Amino acid sequence: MFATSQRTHLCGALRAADAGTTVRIGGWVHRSRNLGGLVFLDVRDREGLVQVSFNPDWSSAAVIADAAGVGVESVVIVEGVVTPRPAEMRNANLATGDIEVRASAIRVVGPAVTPAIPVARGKNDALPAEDLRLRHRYLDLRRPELQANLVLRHRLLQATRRFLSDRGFLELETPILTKPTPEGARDYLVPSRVHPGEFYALPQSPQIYKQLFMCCGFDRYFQIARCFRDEDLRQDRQPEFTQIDIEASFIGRDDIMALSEDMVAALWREAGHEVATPFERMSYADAMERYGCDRPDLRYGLEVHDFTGAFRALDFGVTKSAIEAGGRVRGIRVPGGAAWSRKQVDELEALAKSAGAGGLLRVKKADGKLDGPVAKFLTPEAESALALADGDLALLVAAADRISSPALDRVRQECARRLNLVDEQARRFLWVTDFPMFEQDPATGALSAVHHPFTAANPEDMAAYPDAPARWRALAYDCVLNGLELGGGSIRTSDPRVQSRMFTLLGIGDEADQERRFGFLLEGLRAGAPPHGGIAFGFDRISMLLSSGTSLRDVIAFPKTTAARALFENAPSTVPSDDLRELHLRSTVEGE
RNA sequence: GGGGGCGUAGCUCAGCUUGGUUAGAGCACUUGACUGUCACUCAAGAGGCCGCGGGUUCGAGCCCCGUCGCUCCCGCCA
Repeated sequence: MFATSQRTHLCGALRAADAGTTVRIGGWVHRSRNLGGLVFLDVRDREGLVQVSFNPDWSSAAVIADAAGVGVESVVIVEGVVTPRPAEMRNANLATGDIEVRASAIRVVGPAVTPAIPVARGKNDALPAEDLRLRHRYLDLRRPELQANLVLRHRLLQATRRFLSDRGFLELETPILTKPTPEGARDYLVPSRVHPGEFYALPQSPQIYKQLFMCCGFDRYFQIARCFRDEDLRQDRQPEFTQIDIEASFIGRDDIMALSEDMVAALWREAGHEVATPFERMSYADAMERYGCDRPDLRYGLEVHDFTGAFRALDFGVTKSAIEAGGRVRGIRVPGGAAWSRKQVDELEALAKSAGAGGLLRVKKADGKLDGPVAKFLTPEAESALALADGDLALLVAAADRISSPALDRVRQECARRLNLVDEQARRFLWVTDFPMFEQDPATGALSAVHHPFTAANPEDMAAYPDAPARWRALAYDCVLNGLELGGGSIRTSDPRVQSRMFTLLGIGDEADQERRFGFLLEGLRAGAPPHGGIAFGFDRISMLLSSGTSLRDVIAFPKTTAARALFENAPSTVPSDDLRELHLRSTVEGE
């Protein structure tokens, strides 16, 4: 399949079965070993590497001299005979280690300058600094690890297309030059040359377009969509990223979740893992109550418990004032935590504080007695509620839930890490459902959408609390694996009047304003919209997880730095002022 | 927008605590030796704006201020 007019085989594909075959291979010199009159080259291509040996018994003096002079990372075309290695010379660490290519000819077709960063590395060699790897990406991407990542990424893309296409989903494309959206993240803007002072935006997601496809009757849509958000970056966040974007008509939550489970299972199978379906489900309220987090890692316990009832009677300032202010006393029991030093627990408290808590209350049980600042205030009821076994440590936060939940989430994760409770092999998929529809600004009372403004509210909630939208739950769902969000979606509002009301609740009350910003969606809905909904999965993150990687940058061929800079091609960059003038732009940067 | 870490040879790092000879090591590179290696080995050599700018000092890789780059985190990311 890879044979061409210039080569017969891939280097990494040669095996003992090929013994005796005369081959011509092309590849990069991975490493060379010159023993004086006897030269070995490891020649690498995308399939792997093979040892090519040069020896006076089968190579001319000129060929040996050429082999001895070639630098690493140069491209060579080698002709020779695949030959089994004597038993003592086999290399079990190499897929091609049972054979070698005995070279009769070599041609250096792409001599290489000395590489700026090494491609071949020893077992314990550290990777070069990330900015150098990005600046010299043409070398970094030669590394077998990164090649394997991108090959897997390709297979996952194909598996996605196959799976969805087989289920009747149409791969439909949407514009990259779109309309700026006032909601959500900051847009990347593109100036219009022909319309002075006007701008396109790059899509944050194809959300509205895919809903319009449903209004058009395409019924099932998917796209492997590039999305753009101009926000500050993180290790797991790139300014442009890829989503598996899905939308379907005449469906409900369970349809989308079942479809997603099958797709996730298909992707994991592509990477060699079996995944059991259906996934567990948990309401947002439960997740927050038991884990303090809307995407809990279920690989370990350390669940959060409510001790408010047992602490209510305590004459202890911290808990008393928190309870009187309407807060609760919640916390986790840490088996073996009583052995931790004061300093170690102080570190946990610092974590809790960095998440917004005022402090972390500690009670430990060692040698049968309780210890800690609150210990002597504990009533027998409180003691039995805490239910500490010997060696246990309770870590409590007395505050409103919106304070204690994130704090306990951080503390819980750190305790699990310390106690080595995380089973790295385990895969705990989970659906988190029934998210709240709105988030309320504690200061102003203003509502904002938790998912996005097109999400449908639970109709029972709308009927039960027509005047309390803050109590409505959304028909939204997130797919979570081991504490990481893989994707999320919702059933959409398909009634234009309801959609208009949602905009009003979100502070976009003016009808003209609504039409100006979202008119093209509202028009589509008014023209007759089926019930519809969908989901989007973060494809880069899925690729990363299935490559066992920890950085998105290792599954993206040409990623940006955390300063949103492309070090390889050196973007962004300034442009000649004539180009700006043509776009009706003028720089406000000093000195320009 | 804010905070932490890092920046010394092509690469990975030491040196900085306590300022003071000619700034070191491993890998890579160059040259030489070596006929079965596979991170070959051995010998020799070359290679430095100590990120950049300013300050303190008789003297700064080292101390101080600023700045730039990378990175991690908070805000932000419907």
